Amino acid sequence: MQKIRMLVVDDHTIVRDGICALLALAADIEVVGEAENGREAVEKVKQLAPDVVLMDIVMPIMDGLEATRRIRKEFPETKVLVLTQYDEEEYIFSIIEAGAKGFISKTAASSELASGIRAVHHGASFLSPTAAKVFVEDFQLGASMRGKQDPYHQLTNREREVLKLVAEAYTTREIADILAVSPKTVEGHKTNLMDKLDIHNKTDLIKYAIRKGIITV
Amino acid sequence: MQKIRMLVVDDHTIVRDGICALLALAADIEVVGEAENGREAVEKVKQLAPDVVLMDIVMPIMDGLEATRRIRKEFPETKVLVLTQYDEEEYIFSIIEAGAKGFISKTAASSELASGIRAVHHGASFLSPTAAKVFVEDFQLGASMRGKQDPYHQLTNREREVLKLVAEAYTTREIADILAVSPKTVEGHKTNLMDKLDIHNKTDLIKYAIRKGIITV
DNA sequence: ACCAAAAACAGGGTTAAATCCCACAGAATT
DNA sequence: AATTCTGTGGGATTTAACCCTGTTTTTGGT
Repeated sequence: MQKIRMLVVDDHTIVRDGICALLALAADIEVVGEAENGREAVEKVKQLAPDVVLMDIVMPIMDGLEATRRIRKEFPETKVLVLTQYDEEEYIFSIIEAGAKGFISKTAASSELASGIRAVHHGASFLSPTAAKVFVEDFQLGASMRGKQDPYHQLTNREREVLKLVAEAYTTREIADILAVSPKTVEGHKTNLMDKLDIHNKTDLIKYAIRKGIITV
Repeated sequence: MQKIRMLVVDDHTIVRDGICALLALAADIEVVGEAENGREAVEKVKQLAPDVVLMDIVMPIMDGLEATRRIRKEFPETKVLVLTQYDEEEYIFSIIEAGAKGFISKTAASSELASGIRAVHHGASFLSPTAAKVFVEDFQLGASMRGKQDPYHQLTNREREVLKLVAEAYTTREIADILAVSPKTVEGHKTNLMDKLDIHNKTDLIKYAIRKGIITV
């Protein structure tokens, strides 16, 4: 039987070696190389022509997304399976767009790792349940806006104004005074903008505002 | 020969299992349990009384620092070796103060992992070169103001716990359920901790939590 | 071993806010 | 002419915050 030839890319040596030790338990998978950043990953793909690359995202020098783009372009035969950390569900489209055949969360069961590798090797896509959900929802929402996954541009001017004030810790009443409207109106805008952003609590709203640069930490 | 009894704590299943697979290669080390957040870690220490805990820092529900504090206090026989991600050199003092016997970066060679475990098990401290450097520099600079004037140190364990959960967007009722106390109690802790931090709204509280690294953006 | 202080716990009553459902006018689109 | 989007609100209900009070447990100190 022909083994699946793997390249494992992660800047954390201990994590990388741990994953290799895990994969050593799978009889049909062989780790033929490792890399600790995106640049190294691209080089190793060139040297080794692995079947599948398991790619971390956050890395120094060159991150996993950029490396995936280059591998897809220069070595389209090599499939990339991306390993995600936490709330990287937001980057799902970027990851797929970069050319990854699938991705799996580090919080997934370790048994799924080999399944994911086999899936992408056989030409299938592999998406975690969370990812699949995002895709399905996107499709259900019209699938017209694929790639422009950031709903910020959908906000009206008024909603952006309210978002900023909310993130700046003004109360509903204060915002109503500032904008010279009823608190009820402000609540309406808040409800609408949170629906559009698919955010359902203040914490995530503030994190969003920080990521968008609307406020600073 | 008596094996070193280990508990491995990390919320990423794949990473955790990988580390276990690595440690399985060391003849003198036996992984007797795993946990995927700080709270579980403390419970498992109580149940299993391991010799050494390998502890990740960034985790939901209860982070590794808080768990380390509790383990040090309740089960001083159990040594904690902290696993650090990236620029957590800033937290070196917090880590040591929390009671860890040492810490090792995930970017360290995987062979060092077993060395670190053996070191802390034998009562020694284990610091990475970067950490040692920070210690030396701090010493040379006079080591005067360490942890001063940050009211975070005034918080009680319970308050820190509540702070993290609030910042993770759990509602008062959910926190009450998680901690198995009355919502009224949670409110009390929240009031007290916000008074101590001189923070009077949720927005600033969340920003504070982000600055302190209690949660991530 | 004891006392005082702090911490954790929780109830009552009041006020403020969020949530849900609904409505309507004006502008822009179709 | 009809429809959608945006900004604007009301009413009713649920939920959380706030302030005050108290008990039990834990902790620290001499």
